[in-house]
Amino acid sequence: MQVTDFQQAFILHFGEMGSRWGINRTVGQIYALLFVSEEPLNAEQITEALAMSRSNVSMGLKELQSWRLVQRTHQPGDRREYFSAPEDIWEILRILVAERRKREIDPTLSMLRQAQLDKPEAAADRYAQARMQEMLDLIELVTGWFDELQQLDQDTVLQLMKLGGGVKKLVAAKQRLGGKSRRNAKTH
Amino acid sequence: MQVTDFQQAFILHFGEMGSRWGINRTVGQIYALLFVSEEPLNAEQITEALAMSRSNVSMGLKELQSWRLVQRTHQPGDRREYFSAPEDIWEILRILVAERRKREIDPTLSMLRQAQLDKPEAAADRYAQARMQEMLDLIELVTGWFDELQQLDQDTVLQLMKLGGGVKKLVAAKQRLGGKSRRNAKTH
DNA sequence: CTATTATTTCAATAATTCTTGAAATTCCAG
DNA sequence: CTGGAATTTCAAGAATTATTGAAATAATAG
Repeated sequence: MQVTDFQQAFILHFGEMGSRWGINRTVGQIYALLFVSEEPLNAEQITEALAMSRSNVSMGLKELQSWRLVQRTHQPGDRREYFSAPEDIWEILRILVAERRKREIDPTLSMLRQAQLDKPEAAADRYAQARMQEMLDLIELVTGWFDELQQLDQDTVLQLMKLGGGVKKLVAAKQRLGGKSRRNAKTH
Repeated sequence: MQVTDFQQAFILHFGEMGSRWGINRTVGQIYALLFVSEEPLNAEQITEALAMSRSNVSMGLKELQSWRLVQRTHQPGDRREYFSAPEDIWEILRILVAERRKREIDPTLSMLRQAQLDKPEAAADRYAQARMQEMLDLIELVTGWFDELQQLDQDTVLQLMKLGGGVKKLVAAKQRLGGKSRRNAKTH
């Protein structure tokens, strides 16, 4: 397999950005290739297209699978595995958000919750605990909100996003009505 | 300066997470220390508290400043610089989102826009371009929405978040009314 | 100015992460 | 089963990134 110049620009960019995204260059390139390829590719094709070692591709695919970012399929009469990126880009976004959260936020949430179980004496520690509580509250608020958005059907999310700043009026109206239909739901 | 065991757990955690967040251990630790410290600290105090070299602290602070995550202050009659994390945790979140976006998303947006200027002939390239367009549209939608949320006053954002999935009813109601006040704003 | 303190830069090296080829393992057609 | 193809693992070397002490620079008190 041979990548075109057009594809190459995209693949190289993803490779470079990989390091900023917490994945390595190889993994970024493999994903970029799969993303712009109409048909699933096997490891051999990826190796050839990206001019990297077969073992590197194997490890990269393993990493992408741990992110749930690639799908494995089979072709009839061919026992090699074929890989592809999910067709639905919203699905990709959802997975990405969920996985980054699992890796980058959840461990911190645990630690912050743990810290709240302590009952420190010293003034410095009580201040530190209060700061951690602020952080915990904010993270819980934001991640909880994302959770709820994720439950919504895609059309609602789309409408909400297109609404943009216009949501202010809706929220204000809701406030005025005092939450007629969902009386003060989740005042936290 | 000496950190307490209570602070230490937080600082070490941030150091470890640093690598997942795209900063190094040192930078993570420095920020954690500043975050839980009531008073601004100077470089010497940070060096002693974290048991790392003075030059490392200097570089770490430089990095944090490039992220706009620390504030520099001065104490009367002391020519050393003192550093602190912003008091307002929402402000920290806003900065973090903005800076990560600048580093992790904006370069990709440019590349994707550039790719749309091409007029590829080959079928494979036309497919790739269509995929990139999908990605571009999604990123623009989401980042544009974040931009608008950021314009809103904090209370509206808070209300919206607390509303959670309840926003569905509001959006549905808006749909039914046909956008009375903001006639089909941004139908894209 | 000058001396002293504060801060940054830089080149060396330590530590970590990436990449590879070879070997081991898994898989399945015959 | 068995043989060969497909895939994974692993240890070594390459490449990158982090950390340091020393030297250079900047800032300011006297």
